[in-house]
Amino acid sequence: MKTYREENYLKAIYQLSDIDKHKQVSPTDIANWLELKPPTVLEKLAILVKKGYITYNKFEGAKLTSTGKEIALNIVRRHRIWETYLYKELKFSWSEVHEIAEQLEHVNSDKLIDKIYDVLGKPDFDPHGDPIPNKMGKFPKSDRRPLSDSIKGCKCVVLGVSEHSEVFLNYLTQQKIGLNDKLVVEQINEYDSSFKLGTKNKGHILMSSKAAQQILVQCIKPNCACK
Amino acid sequence: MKTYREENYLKAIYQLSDIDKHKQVSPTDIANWLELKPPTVLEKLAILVKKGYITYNKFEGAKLTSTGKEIALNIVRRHRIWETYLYKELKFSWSEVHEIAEQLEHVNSDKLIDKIYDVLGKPDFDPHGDPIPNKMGKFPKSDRRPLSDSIKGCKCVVLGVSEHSEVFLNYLTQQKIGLNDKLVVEQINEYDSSFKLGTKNKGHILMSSKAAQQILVQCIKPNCACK
DNA sequence: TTTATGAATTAGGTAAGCCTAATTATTAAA
DNA sequence: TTTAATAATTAGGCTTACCTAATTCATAAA
Repeated sequence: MKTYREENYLKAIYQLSDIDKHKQVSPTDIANWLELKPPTVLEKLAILVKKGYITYNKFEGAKLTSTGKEIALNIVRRHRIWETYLYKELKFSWSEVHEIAEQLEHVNSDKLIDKIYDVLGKPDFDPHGDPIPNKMGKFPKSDRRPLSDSIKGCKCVVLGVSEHSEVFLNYLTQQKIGLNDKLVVEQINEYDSSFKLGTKNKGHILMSSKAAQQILVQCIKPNCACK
Repeated sequence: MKTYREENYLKAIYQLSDIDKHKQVSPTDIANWLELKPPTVLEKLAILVKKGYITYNKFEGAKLTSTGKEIALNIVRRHRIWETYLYKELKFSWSEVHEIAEQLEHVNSDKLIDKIYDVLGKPDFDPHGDPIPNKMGKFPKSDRRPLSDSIKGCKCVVLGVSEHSEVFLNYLTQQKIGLNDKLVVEQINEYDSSFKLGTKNKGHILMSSKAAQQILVQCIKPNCACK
């Protein structure tokens, strides 16, 4: 039996390892993420190990087993489908969606998820541009990469964001950058790596390297020189 | 703070007192209803008393205070709205709806309930015919009463059911009796109080007193002699 | 009115999930 | 390489929500 608490631990481990794929996931990281204390987390990790959902040791941190990853990805799937449903079908604003989806993702009914996913037309991405894993935990293919990896002259399209904070999302709204917008990298400032971007009908935008790192794009030209 | 457990206790007390308005709600009743043991319930009742949600003593059993009733009715409201949404918007079958609504009713977002209630067109009754209390806990007016209270010759319309078991619902489906169907009480058998009912285009139906007690109707003629 | 039955209550115990306050390792800095 | 800082771990405690077994109480039957 997996409780919603366990689901949250597994999701946290997934998310933390997803944010930085090289860094190990430590008890302290998880504790901060879930707003708990390390001893609490450590205790639970032992249980998750015993249940076969993760492996853990001090040096490698916590790692999901295939079973654990399956559960975690299922929660991620539910979360993203609910966010999309709340946003598209129920007209919630983007900032309201996350908190409610945090609750809804634990409602235990695969059929319910299937139904709302059908209503949405089985999308591959949520309105953030985040990919929705399928039931097997496979992600749809995409060549999303940070805008900051672009070279001068690159034409690309915005497919998502890595950061979901309200400040950042508001910043994008202010800059009038949205999903599927096309951008041209007109110049990259050598000094601070800031970007001068061209847009179709919103003129030129100056963007810090920090922001550019959080915007996920894909090159439009098939063999663009961008890495 | 009210947890979903407390919500369930309060809902149970509401439902039990609703099923039989005269009978007191005993710890044992609640324990059976929630599939718990009496000592567990007793313990929680003390907490609910302390929180001002109920009153309790051995002789009068558990009774909701106005605060407690407000919470209970809010859960009933959420449950019925979700059931309606699952049934009407997401095309779940009637028998699937309850279990999922049991989970969804505890999702804490009034705005979410408001939204789906709006989508449904703010109905007064769920698809069972059960009234949906408004935010103040007020029920829509209706003169529903058991079909078994009818007298011979009464013309009435089916507005709901008291029992929601799958067997009973299946029985109704078999007899082709549905919400808003019109019935005429053609005869009441003195011996076993069974009913002979006339329908518009489904012919005559013979119904046991037991079943008739669970069907809620309203007289069609304004001053019908029915009690 | 005594007794037997069943409901309510008390006593005491367990597991899950949290915590704080040590203590022990690691790692990074001096 | 010693020391200082930081992270991991252990010890021990608390609360909530369950339980079983024993006891007390209330009531219906004899």
